Amino acid sequence: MSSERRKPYPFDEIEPQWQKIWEDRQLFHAPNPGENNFDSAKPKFYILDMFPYPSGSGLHVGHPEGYTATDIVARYKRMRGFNVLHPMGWDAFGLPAEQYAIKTGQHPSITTRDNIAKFKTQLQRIGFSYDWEREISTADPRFYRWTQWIFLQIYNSWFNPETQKAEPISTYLGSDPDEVRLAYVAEVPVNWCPDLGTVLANEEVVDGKSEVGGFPVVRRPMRQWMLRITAYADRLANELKDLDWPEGIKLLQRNWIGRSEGAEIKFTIEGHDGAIRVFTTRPDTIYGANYMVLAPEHPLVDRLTTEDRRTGVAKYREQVSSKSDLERTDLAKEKTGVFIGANAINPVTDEKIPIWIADYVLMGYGTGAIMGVPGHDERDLEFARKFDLAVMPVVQMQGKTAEESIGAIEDGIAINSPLINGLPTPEAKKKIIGWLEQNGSGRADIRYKLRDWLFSRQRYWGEPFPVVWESEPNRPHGKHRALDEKELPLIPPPLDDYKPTGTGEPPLAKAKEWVRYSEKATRETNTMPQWAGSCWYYLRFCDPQNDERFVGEETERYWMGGVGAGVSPANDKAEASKRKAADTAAASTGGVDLYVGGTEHAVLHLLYARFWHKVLFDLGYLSKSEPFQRLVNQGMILGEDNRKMSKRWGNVIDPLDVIAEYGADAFRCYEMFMGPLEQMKPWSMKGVEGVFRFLARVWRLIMIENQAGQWEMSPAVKDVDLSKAQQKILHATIKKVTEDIESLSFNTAISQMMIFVNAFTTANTIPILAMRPFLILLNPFAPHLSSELWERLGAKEEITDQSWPQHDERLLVEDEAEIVVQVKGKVRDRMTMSILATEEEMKTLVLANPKIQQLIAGKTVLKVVVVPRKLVNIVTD
RNA sequence: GCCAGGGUGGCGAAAUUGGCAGACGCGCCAGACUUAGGAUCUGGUGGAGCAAUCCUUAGGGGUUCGAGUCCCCUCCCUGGUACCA
Repeated sequence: MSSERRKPYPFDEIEPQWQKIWEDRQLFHAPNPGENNFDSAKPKFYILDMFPYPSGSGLHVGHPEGYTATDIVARYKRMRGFNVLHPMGWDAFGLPAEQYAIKTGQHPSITTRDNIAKFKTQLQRIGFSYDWEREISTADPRFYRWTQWIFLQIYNSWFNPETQKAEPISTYLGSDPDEVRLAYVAEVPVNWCPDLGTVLANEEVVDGKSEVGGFPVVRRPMRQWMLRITAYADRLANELKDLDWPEGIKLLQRNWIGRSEGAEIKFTIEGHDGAIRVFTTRPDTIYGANYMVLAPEHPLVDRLTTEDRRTGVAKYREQVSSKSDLERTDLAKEKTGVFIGANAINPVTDEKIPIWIADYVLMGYGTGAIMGVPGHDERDLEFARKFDLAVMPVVQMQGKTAEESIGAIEDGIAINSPLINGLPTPEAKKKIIGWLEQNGSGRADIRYKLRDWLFSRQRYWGEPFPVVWESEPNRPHGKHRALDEKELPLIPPPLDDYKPTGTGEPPLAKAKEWVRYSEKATRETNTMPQWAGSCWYYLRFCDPQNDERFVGEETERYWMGGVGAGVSPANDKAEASKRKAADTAAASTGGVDLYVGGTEHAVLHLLYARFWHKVLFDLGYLSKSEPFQRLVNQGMILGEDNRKMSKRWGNVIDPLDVIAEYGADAFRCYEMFMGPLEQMKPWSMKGVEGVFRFLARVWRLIMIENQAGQWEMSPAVKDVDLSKAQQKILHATIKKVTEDIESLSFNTAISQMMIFVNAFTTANTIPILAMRPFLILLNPFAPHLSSELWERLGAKEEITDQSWPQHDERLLVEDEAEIVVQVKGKVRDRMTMSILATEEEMKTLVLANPKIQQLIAGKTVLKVVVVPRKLVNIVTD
């Protein structure tokens, strides 16, 4: 490595200079309504990156991919006259800092602060135009005070099924509000990792082991805080409709929510009072239900099992409970189960059907019980074959016999079903549900795969819950009560020892003083999960310094309101109440105008944030019911060997190494030139060099090295008019770059700029009039280089204050066009013709072409297809 | 298994409504300048063939004057999901 080697252009000098200028002058600060330099005539544009967790290892090349894309759009939109909100912050609570604390004793806030400083330096070295005055950290009390405040709003609300909205808990008329709160406590099975001494989120458990350390994880019931996200299942699914998101991501969310329509059916039990309730999406197949299956954990099992079956049932349940979740689902190729001795009555046939337990029925979905219809359910069929149960077809497929229809799960015509025989599946469902309702045996029902959100963690480094437990005679744990919002922020106590207790009791429990709230009340010692801060950080960016409110009303309306909205009159009470009353569908556009980040957040962060947003919207705090109007996922960057970058393969690229060698501009441009933003693509150092050479050519278009080795303005740069050809390529470039930024096709925008530069490289004079607009086009991509050259060309104003050039369509039209001449669809010649030539003239010209005449000699011309300005196709026999 | 997204030169990739496939970049080849080149510039570069020409967008079929693009089938890759009743 020869660091001595002369740089093809002095990026190492100019880049830090410009970064300093941008920081010193706070050039990219976006004024809020009410600020001095706020211009209400400017439309707003909110463009957001998914903020990073500031890990100890610093940025990798994946982060700046999305960040560069948004930075280009942000710089472009500013020059198009928008007031652009482009902020950056830190998702700063998280397990790594806590584990580092356990190892070293260093307080997580110190680790976090250092990592943030490192990340910020790195981001600034890439030249991003963030409004650093809006920097936030989720671990800052001034921020999490409001995270806790939002939790209080959720806690103090319920979901009114009548209005399909969250409402203050005071509007609930039932006897026990704790039954309906959107935040509640429940005893649920969680992922408990004994070695780490903590519960883990599902996403932290990989193949039954902890992601960190690879320790075994077991399911264990614990008292946990839950958020009632399932209340919003329908709205979360339905309101995706109007969002400008990739269809794949919408589908992922819909599948995650997993809405299925069907019926709940009651099966009475022979010799017992109670009934077994099942959920099915195919009530029309009920005549084929000749057995039932309960989940082994189903509460009725004990009561229903007959004496002679007890040992068998106990043995089977034992077997199942010793299996991990993984074994139970993955190894379940072969169906297992036992008959429990009891029988149920099929409500439509009045026939006795045996009740089994089997682990293919899960307690966690539906009612934890099913009716077995072997004729039309793959799993039931497998089960019936294994245990020799009868299989009867009750739906016949078109073009198949009844016998052949066994195993078919598609819609067909009901057979062997007296009440609904001959009806197509959809009608059969309706009719049978009607019958069940009339007979008190069932009703239409909707179920979701989505579960309520387990919202508490046994960790130190997270937001403490603003909740205390007051002792009450009849409750072993006491009764929860929310703190008053005046008591916020609730700051976690200092600890000497961050180690998990090992019992499942959170580390905060060790701070005895802190835990003791009053004579008869103790603090909640769980903390919130890492997702909490990211559920609303985009709102805080609008108004990060506000200590009166989580976000100022007018500010929220401005940034999170309609796209390109101006400012509405301040403090209009009537307006506000009208907004509250507005129905949710009508308010479902607006918000963050462009949100860029990885697909890994498709269901978790993006679903959680939408949920919180809707609650706050329902309670009247927000303008729109959806936070992120447009979403784009950047693709993953692979190593040069086409494998995922990892230490294991030694293929990790450090952005700072690339920048040291080629500069930030080359780094930015290469990341964008690699290929389409959303696509997965491998890194190539050679590719960086290619882009770097392009930037060096731009530099040398304008600068020349003198004898002394100093860069000075090239004498070729002159204040002269452009030739017609130059005029054309300039305007073609303006057009292409503009359109490509709008469509986020940055790779082709750069291609076009390369074409532009190639065209001027050979020119002996370089017209300033061509260079100035070009530098503006280049500025979002290579801000340092373009700023420096702009200044060297003697401009008085900053390049960032320029308005974006506009192309003149008239300069792009040609007098003549090259026409493709085809015979029977094959290209045989090309001819130049006036673009004004009529179809008839074009046809005549082509038929007069000797080469064509030769080719069609002796043949009959059946047809001539003429596409004006493009092509003539002669069809012969 | 199911769902989604892909498959175009040696490589990363381009290609409005179906209308010149391979723009731009890398790599490679040749040349210029040079004491030198891992700098810079110029030209060439999908495959076969001396050539005219033929072949070519994973494979096969179809629609069309014309298909990378639209339709059907098959294969392969990537991501998600996994007994969801």
